[in-house]
Amino acid sequence: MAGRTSQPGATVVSRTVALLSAFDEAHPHLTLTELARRADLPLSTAHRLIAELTRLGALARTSTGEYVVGPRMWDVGILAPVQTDVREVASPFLHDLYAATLATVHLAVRDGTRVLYIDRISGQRSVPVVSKIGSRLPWHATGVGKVLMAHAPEDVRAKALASPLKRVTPYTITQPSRLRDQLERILVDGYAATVEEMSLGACSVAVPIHQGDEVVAALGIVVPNLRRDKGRLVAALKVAANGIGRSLG
Amino acid sequence: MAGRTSQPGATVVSRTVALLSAFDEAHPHLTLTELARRADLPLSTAHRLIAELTRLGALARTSTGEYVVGPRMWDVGILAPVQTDVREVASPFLHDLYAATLATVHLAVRDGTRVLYIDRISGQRSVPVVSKIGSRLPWHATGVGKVLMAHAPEDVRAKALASPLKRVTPYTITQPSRLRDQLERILVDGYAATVEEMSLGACSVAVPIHQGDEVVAALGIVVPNLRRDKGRLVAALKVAANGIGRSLG
DNA sequence: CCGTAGACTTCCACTGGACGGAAGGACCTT
DNA sequence: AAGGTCCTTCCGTCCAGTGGAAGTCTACGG
Repeated sequence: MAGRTSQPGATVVSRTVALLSAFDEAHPHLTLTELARRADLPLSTAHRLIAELTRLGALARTSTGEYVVGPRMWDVGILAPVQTDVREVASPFLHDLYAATLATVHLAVRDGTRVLYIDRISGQRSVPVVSKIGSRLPWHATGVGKVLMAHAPEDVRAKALASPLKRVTPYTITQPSRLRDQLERILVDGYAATVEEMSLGACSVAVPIHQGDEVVAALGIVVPNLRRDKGRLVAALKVAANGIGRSLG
Repeated sequence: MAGRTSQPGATVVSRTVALLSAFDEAHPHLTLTELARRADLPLSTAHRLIAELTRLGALARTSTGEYVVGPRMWDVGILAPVQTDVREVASPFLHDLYAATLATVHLAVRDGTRVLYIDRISGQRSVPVVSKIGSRLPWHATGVGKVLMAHAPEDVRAKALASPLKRVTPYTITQPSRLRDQLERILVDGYAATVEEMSLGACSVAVPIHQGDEVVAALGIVVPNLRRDKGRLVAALKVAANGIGRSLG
């Protein structure tokens, strides 16, 4: 930057990224003022940068004058590494699972202590779920989250257990010690389950996807209840997860 | 920019976007030198910008020292607007189509004169196709491309017809006048077809998806040949496209 | 073991692109 | 008409950005 900078040390690059990152799941479109505030930039500076980003297709403007992420960023984002391979390979297996169960099927990976949903299939008849592709839900309240944390390196797991564990429903488990027990159990059992810990009326089962010795993703399914057919679901999930792992080579 | 700029007029923002856009389907990971060359930047300048982008999580570095698009850009890209809604809504219909035909199913939108594949379903038994989610194929050689151009504003269509039309297979249509005739025909028929224009041994049919009066996307299917059941495929596609349009509200 | 090549990293003097307060619209609601 | 909120443009100041050059690190061949 040059000129009378209000925040020395803030580079143009960091400001650009801040503007792009100002969008999130809850705020997919923002006005100029909102963008400026969220990126912590003076209005006129934001205006100038945003105008250029818009000109370049990194942002776009809706008919209402609000800004949204541009198609060019979609192109770029889709190339982010881990996701591409796993998603590509897993896609047919997710369909098979969906076809067999008509329940919502999830594919998730771990990014640090975050759990990223990278693909999802659900139909009208499925249990309504909160997840969206690209969203991150609390790991401790989801099947895929628990699986990924159970197989994470110890330092990551410790960090995740030490972070605040929000209570989402009355059934959410928020005691680190109890969660740690569950994670150990998951390694033994080979699958994780949740019972209304994320949404009332929704239970889930999830299994790890192995590529060689490493767990690269988790595959999960959401159903109204587990009583009847947990065994059947776990079996189907494991078959699919093995298939994906094998295809990953 | 400031200092001894080699290219006056190139702003930091445009350089940042150029670096991010240097990645594409064929080059998902690049070395520093490659990135600099593709973004047309001096090596040391590229190095500095890339280092900061990496620090910010917009890029990431593989174990081999190459650069890839970072997870943060994935988060951002997934928020790009049209895609999210249409993809979300269309997903179940794509499954239905796939289940009914076991052929590769495509969902694409137009972005200027480009055709973006925003979703795809294909199984092992489907005809192998070149498309990947996030890729752009020559519009004049694909069913969805023709549909989208047929319904595009006249200025866009003119621009698309005036741009170089590459011959991909011996059957690719590269005469603007003949393509224009086809596009007009598509408006009348309500669907587009291609016969080995993109890959030998692959034919396609595609229909528009309407939201109100506007065509917001195209739905296509790829099969080994059209002789037998073009009518059946068009009917199935139209049902699905209407369903998606209705769900979009 | 050394020389050459290629890719990456760091340094630093120069300067023009970036900064942002201020003023001027546009478009609401009261 | 007055007040509010949001967007857009202008322009004097000046430091962040620039990129050639030099240094480092591997890899390979003789």
